[in-house]
Amino acid sequence: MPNFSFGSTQGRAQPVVVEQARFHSMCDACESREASVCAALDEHDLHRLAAAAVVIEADPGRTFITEGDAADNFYNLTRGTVKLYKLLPDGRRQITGFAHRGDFLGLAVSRNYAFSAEAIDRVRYCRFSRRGLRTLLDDFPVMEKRLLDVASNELVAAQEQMLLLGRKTAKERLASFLLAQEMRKTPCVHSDQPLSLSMTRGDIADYLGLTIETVSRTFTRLKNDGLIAIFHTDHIVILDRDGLIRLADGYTLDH
Amino acid sequence: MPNFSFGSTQGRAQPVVVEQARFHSMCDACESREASVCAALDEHDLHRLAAAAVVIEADPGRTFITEGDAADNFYNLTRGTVKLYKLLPDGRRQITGFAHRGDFLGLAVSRNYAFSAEAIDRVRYCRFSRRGLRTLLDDFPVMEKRLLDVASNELVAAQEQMLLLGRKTAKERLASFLLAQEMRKTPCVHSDQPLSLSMTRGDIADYLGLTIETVSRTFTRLKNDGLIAIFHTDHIVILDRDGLIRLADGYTLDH
DNA sequence: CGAGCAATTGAGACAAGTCAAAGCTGGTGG
DNA sequence: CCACCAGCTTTGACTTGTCTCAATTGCTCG
Repeated sequence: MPNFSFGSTQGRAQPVVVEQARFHSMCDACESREASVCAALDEHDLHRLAAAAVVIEADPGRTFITEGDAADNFYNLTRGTVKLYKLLPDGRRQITGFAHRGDFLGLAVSRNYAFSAEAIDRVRYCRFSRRGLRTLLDDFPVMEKRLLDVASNELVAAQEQMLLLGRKTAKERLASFLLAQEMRKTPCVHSDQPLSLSMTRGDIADYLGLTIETVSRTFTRLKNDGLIAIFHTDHIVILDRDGLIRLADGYTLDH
Repeated sequence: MPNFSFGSTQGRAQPVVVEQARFHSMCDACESREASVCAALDEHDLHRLAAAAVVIEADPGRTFITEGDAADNFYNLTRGTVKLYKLLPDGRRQITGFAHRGDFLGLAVSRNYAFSAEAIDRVRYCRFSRRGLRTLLDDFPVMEKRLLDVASNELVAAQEQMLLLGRKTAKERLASFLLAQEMRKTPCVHSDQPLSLSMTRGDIADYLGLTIETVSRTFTRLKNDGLIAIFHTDHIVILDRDGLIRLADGYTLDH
């Protein structure tokens, strides 16, 4: 599911500008074109789109959008995984989502980003100026439709996450998370391949509204219940998908 | 802030169709036109919009959108307040938001509503068919832009709510809620008028991811702290706005 | 005036948090 | 090649904020 969010290109050291994406061929051969909003454009329109973009790479841990900063740019992720989060003054953190190849970041009506974005692994993205986006959307209404669809899906996902954060138990949260991860990796197809998690226990905890310790203990409980198997902490095999689904959907009254 | 959400026109007894909104004057004189997406349209376009709408009234407690039902219609609320929620099989409920005059409901990419909607007080809304919306948006790109803006704002609000549900204490949640309610009622202006809450303690609890008892106790604690005064359970006066803001923003380490 | 519902308050239980210690893993350099 | 360090994860013991259960109060309306 594409991500659509809000969140300055600043950090300890600047991310690396890889290329000016001013050639038609740039977007034409983009590794994530089908996955992104750019899929809505035909060859000719891609040319104009490319003229407005700068391709940038960022190392793991790099924060390239900071909550509260002026929302001057928006981003289209073409490679890697990014975590989006909000902070409270005392350091409490809530990860509001993970963005992947094809996802759109930084769209905001307000003058400032409402969240921060940090690369989890090595990341590549296209950067557009806010003004650039506006004229682009005016010229290509089809992209606007696409953005609306993406935003609608994001809203559905956000509501689901509110249900999780407000009403589900730790076990239910982790079950929901694992199923969502698997669904994202291989939609529909149920492979027996282990699911590899790119995020740490801390990230999972901050995404599910739990602590690291509770996430760890809950992994162990799911393992002991025979629902999953764990290899090397970040490779998970789902042993009982139906059981996990029942758990995630809140059917369990027993523990 | 306008609401933009997802959630069949069904319930125990059907809501009352008040009028076919087929006359130009209908939307022209609409009590919530400025507040809604319709504000984007000029006189001429309003004519076409009205042709597609049915005006309906519903009593308090009426559920007019049910999660999981086919998403055949979408709605524009013109009067009253609506709660939007998701349920787990055992009855646990999460209210994902409250919709007010001017808010848009039911926009969904998926075939089914992702949430239910229930009238809190007497409600009036315009109902459009899904197909109607599609052709409308095709004809009036300006409305699509408007919807995108609304959806963007909703997403920002949803992220804020995730922070609240995942990381804030009961006191912080209620403080955030009260400030948001006041902000919605009188944006910017800080009146000394008591804030009147249209929802029950149960609704507030299900919105904040708490129980009725905790909400009640937390109201009492805020009162004892001198932050608010409570009249008649549903009329609140904010006595110390700055204190409440600090609390809501998570600055408090003491209690 | 009593039925019914919402809200409050109290007492005790429990799920998840906190604090602390130890295990595991991967990288680095002697 | 191995020892050591640093960071992540797991596990244990204990605490606590919120939930659950239950009783009481207060309000509204017939």
